[in-house]
Amino acid sequence: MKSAAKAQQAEDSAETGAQQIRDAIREAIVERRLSPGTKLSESDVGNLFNVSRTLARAALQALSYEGLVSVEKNRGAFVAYPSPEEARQIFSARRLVEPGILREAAARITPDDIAHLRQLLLEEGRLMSERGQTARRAEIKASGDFHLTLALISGNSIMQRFMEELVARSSLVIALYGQSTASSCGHSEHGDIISAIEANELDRACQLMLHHIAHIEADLDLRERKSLGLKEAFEL
Amino acid sequence: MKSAAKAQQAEDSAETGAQQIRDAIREAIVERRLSPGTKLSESDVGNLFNVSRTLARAALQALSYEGLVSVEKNRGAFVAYPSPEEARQIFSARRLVEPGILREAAARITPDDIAHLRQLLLEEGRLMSERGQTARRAEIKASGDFHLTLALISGNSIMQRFMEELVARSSLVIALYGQSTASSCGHSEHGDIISAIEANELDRACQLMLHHIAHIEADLDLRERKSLGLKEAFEL
DNA sequence: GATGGCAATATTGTATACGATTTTCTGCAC
DNA sequence: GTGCAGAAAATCGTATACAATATTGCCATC
Repeated sequence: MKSAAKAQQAEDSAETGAQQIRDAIREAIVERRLSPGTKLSESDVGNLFNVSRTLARAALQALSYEGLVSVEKNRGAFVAYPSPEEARQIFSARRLVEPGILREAAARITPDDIAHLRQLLLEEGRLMSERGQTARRAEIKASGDFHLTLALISGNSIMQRFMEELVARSSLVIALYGQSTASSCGHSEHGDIISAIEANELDRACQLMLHHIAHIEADLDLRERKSLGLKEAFEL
Repeated sequence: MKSAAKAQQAEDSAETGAQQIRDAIREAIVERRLSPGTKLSESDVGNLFNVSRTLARAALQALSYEGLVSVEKNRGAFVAYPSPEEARQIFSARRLVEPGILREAAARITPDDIAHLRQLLLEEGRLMSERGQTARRAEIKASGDFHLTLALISGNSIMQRFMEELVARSSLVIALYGQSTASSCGHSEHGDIISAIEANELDRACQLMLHHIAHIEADLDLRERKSLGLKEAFEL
């Protein structure tokens, strides 16, 4: 075995149409090409991907289970527009689980895994220095990949899936409430965490992780804004 | 505010058909009326609930996202048959998140919440002394409700949903690999945890929770068995 | 009698059709 | 011009229909 990250489940390959659409939309949401609140009508989605409403609907349903889109009965699906309260819960959940994931990952980590993580870091750094939308989007993805890779290394596919959801939803939150232009969570902090793991200073690594998450959250301005409609603005 | 457990999201009421079916099947799985491996064909489910395959399919898809049923491409849906490895991961995840949830819950808990927990405990104890299938099923549910209520009290709806998944899947695991006739996880341990919370001995409460989970897991015989088909029995 | 392939059957994958609900537009009364 | 009622349009909720795939049974063949 070369790497603890080998766990990749085989999948039956040939995803069933709906899954492809789901993945495509999810990627668009995470990379912030789709803004929170954007309407995703079943017909439009179906036409866009040249499939029937049946599949479009299935994809949207799936995304709603992940909290990335919200479907309102008889009204349609929208890219999720997390409330400040939801945002707090998302980061609260991350503070709760990421140290634990880190500990498990550290227990199983191999030199190959560390090399992989450093590779990701390098890529992330490269993207940070570039300009342009596409670089920014790739950077967002790379930044999340660090956290996801740790979950992968931990070898627990359940926690891995959960982290995927949390990272994706975090992207939405940052899109809505992020202040600093530098959308990246502190890049250097990722490196520090790896170093701490490598030095086998587990407690310190966890502390760094907590600080890192706090750092991301501190960059948010969690106040109601960008009223999705006048409705929500006045009914609460 | 009377209780931190008030958070219950309002829901748009009138669940959309598919959700009702999903809930009904989930309950049947959690209460172990449906055994792991049982085939859930779309037509059968549809006929059973007097709806079209469309809704049956949607319900089954939803359950697959929760890990309670596994759908195999072009073959159908089956009540999930968690592997020993999956079982380990489920309990690993619980060990990882439940102490954290407990801590958050303890920080927000009100006297009303404690009363509610003790109420659950009482009910659980009553069911334990009863005989019969229905009592056993109610006991299973009550035992899980303790953990779910803690998540509810924590006020984090994301962790709450995650715990719902973990508890439900745990029920499947216990159904498959549980040894002791007493399907309940140590009932008294629940009481001890509440007491520790009440006494504000948070670290001890977490320790008790970890022991509690370990105790449940220790009652499992995690070896391959009851071959779902000949395939799985020989291909690994 | 065992084996391989073909037909029949059953089940899922996807598309289309129709009814229900919501939203939007229009026109009339005030 | 404002406001409300009703019609028209758009969109979702569900059912049905058809195509694709997998499973099963049968028969010819070796």
